[in-house]
Amino acid sequence: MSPYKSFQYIENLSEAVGKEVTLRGWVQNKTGKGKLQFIVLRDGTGICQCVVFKPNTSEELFNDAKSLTQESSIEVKGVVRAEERAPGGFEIDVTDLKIYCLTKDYPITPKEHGDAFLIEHRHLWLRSSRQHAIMRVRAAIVKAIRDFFDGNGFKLMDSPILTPSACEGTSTLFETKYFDLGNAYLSQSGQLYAEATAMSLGKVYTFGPVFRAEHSKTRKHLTEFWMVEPEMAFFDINDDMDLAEDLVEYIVQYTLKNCQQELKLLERDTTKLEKVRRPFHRMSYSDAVDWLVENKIPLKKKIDGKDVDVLPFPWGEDFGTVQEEAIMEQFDKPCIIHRYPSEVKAFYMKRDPNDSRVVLAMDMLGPEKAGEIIGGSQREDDIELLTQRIHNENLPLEDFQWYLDLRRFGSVPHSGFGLGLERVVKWITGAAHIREVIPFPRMIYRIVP
RNA sequence: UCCUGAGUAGCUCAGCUGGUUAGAGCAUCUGACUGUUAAUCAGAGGGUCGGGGGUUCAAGUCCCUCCUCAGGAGCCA
Repeated sequence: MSPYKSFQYIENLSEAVGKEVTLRGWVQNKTGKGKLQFIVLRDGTGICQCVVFKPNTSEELFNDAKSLTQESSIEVKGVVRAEERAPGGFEIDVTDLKIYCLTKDYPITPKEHGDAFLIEHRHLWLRSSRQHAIMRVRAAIVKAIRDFFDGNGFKLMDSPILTPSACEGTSTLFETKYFDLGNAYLSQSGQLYAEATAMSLGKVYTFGPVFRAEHSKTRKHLTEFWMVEPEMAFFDINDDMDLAEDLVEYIVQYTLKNCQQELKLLERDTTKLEKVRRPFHRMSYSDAVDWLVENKIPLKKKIDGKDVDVLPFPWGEDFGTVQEEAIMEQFDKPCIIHRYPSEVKAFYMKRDPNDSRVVLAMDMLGPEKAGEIIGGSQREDDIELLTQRIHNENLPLEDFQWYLDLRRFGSVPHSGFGLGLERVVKWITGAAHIREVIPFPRMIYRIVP
């Protein structure tokens, strides 16, 4: 029972059969037949059917019950009964009813609605059963991530959101005025700061919102999303990949263990998630290109505004959705692709000592068209090579002096990666669109609500 | 940014090669009903057909333009 005595929560009703309880919540749905009214009450922890039968109650109580509308907020009192016919498995016979707010014309009905309408009413859409389930899974996944790192000797570090310049130099950033110091930018990654902190604490992770002002408009993109970025001193690329596999396996298994009800409501095929066990698949970029050539997967390119298929796939080009999905179709668990051409990856990634054309980068692709859920690398720890890469990318060297200090003073091999929270929640819940897995999505043409 | 598609009742949609008063289901309101699960039955109200301009005797329908939205590319997690 709830330690807060004035009312009880629906999730605890199994302990209260035969007892009188007070429930508070919202009317999810109401049906009835003449002298009999069924109120489905939602309180955030579950749903409970409340029954009002006219001959057994006062005229006033029955009329109040009959007047209830979808999403009215109420308090009910009654004795709990186990009832197979009731959604949720329990039912209470109402002996007292208090109406907090009688809702008029609730916009989201139990019928079908379009995407645009629902997202415009996101603040109300969150009350719907699917969205409710997704938010619970999201919370569980965040907890799994924190538990995993906290339980494995990592320290949480909070990286700044306002930064003086681009950290990767590639993405477009949101810009804002910063007093007399010129422009500041909303961070697209906490990695550089995590690297600095790892030199103090050994193993750290930063977990916060990041921002990308790219004009991306797909069901996988948000302009504001949450990313967890571990960074580990003395980890090489293989340690990095092992850790990434451990983390993803832990998240999926934790969710399976703790969110059965939610996944069932979402009609997620959990047998597919059960297969997400180490070891995952691994493939070098070069082997992946060989596979694309063998299977005649072309490079899609725009030449003079026309779409052209380039065959065979040329070594050195980055993979797009077509290539990634083709590769992943053969797998039922994630696959890490590692050692990418240096030209397509960020300046801070370490050159492979065995092949100077590639860097020690790794991307983890999820099955079931989950796409890229992790991107990481071993970091360049040689100050000469790093300075050269900053030059080649035309990045302002002054802004990176503090970052170069990490290589001047006790430089060590180190690695890390970033995991996109929403991409993972989308994959695990099977949500059709990434906007469904964050409470208030920020997208290129939408900032309200 | 580019490409493609869409905008008709509160919601989801139909509306043919232009032709009388623009339709359906759901939702809402009124009434009936003791086990409903998207209840059912009977009745009622509800529209600047995204905005502007044009062609025509006549435009929801054809043309131009603008706006809004969708998801795909590029880029990425």
